[in-house]
Amino acid sequence: MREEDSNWFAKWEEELPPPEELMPLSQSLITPDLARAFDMGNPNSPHHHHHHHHQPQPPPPPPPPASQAQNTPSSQPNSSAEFDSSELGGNGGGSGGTGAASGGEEPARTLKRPRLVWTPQLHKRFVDAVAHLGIKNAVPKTIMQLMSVDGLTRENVASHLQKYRLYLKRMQGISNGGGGGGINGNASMSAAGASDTDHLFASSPVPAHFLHPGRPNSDHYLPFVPVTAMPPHHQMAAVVGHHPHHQQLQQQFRHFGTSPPNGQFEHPFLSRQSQPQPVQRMGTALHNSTSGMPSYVEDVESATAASNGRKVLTLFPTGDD
DNA sequence: AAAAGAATAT
DNA sequence: GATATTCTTT
Repeated sequence: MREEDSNWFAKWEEELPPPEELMPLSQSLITPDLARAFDMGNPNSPHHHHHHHHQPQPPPPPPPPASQAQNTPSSQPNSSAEFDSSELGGNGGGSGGTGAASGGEEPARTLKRPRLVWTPQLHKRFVDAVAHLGIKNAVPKTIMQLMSVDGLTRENVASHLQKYRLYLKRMQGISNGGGGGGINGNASMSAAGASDTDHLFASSPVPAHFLHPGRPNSDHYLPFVPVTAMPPHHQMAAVVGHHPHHQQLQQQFRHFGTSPPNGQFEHPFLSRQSQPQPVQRMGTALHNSTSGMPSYVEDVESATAASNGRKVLTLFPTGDD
């Protein structure tokens, strides 16, 4: 069953939310530290404690040529770099004088990253990556690289992977003989082992071979874009938003639109995505153009609002609250 | 030394 | 409970 190579991309695109539905960026012009110092997490929803907003909001002001982009080009979204090394006091990403934050303190450093929330979208990407790599090669670092989600760390992936493996194990146990074939056994079963706490995991189909250790996987049919050839359109970026009680680092798909400003490329394959990957050796076909076009994911704004709540990273509207 | 994996902590 | 962090092993 070969998927149409010329269609997966289109399908993928359909999954992406329209720009209007994207969560507003939070303070692109103000350094996170400064923002936190002023207790201003999100200008759009200033003092609304309990009020979820996933409505089309006016697009945030175009951020200046922020030169912060991603720190480490290839990987290393950095677990804390984006937060603590936000050069506090040095500059606010060109946002004028940071000045001594009122209240002084040097909170910037030693700041902790918000917790990552694995939304179905993010998990999907995770599963796709693992599927592409094959269980054997699916290790945190590689997965992270393949996912190509800005802001995602190896630790994030490792932790998720650990849990996912447990989930798979449970699934194997019960799907033994139960899941009659089928590439994607919707793990929506409420049988033993599959607790309803597996919502997330159940949201993404589990590739067959995942449950069959010991069998070589010959499936690279996955609709996935190798990081080396990741079209900028679908770049995910981790952004810090703010939740009623906790803080979420929200992720946002960057959808440049199917029609590039000036380019009329029909074949996303030749998209260039820099990510000077010294590695990236998976056995799958890597038709990447290592031409070396500098990529850009300039959207990693982190606005850390002040609160006692936990900080959380999330994706776009999960509808959950 | 770095990264994976498991165990624990928050 | 979901993630993070720490510890142990590769």
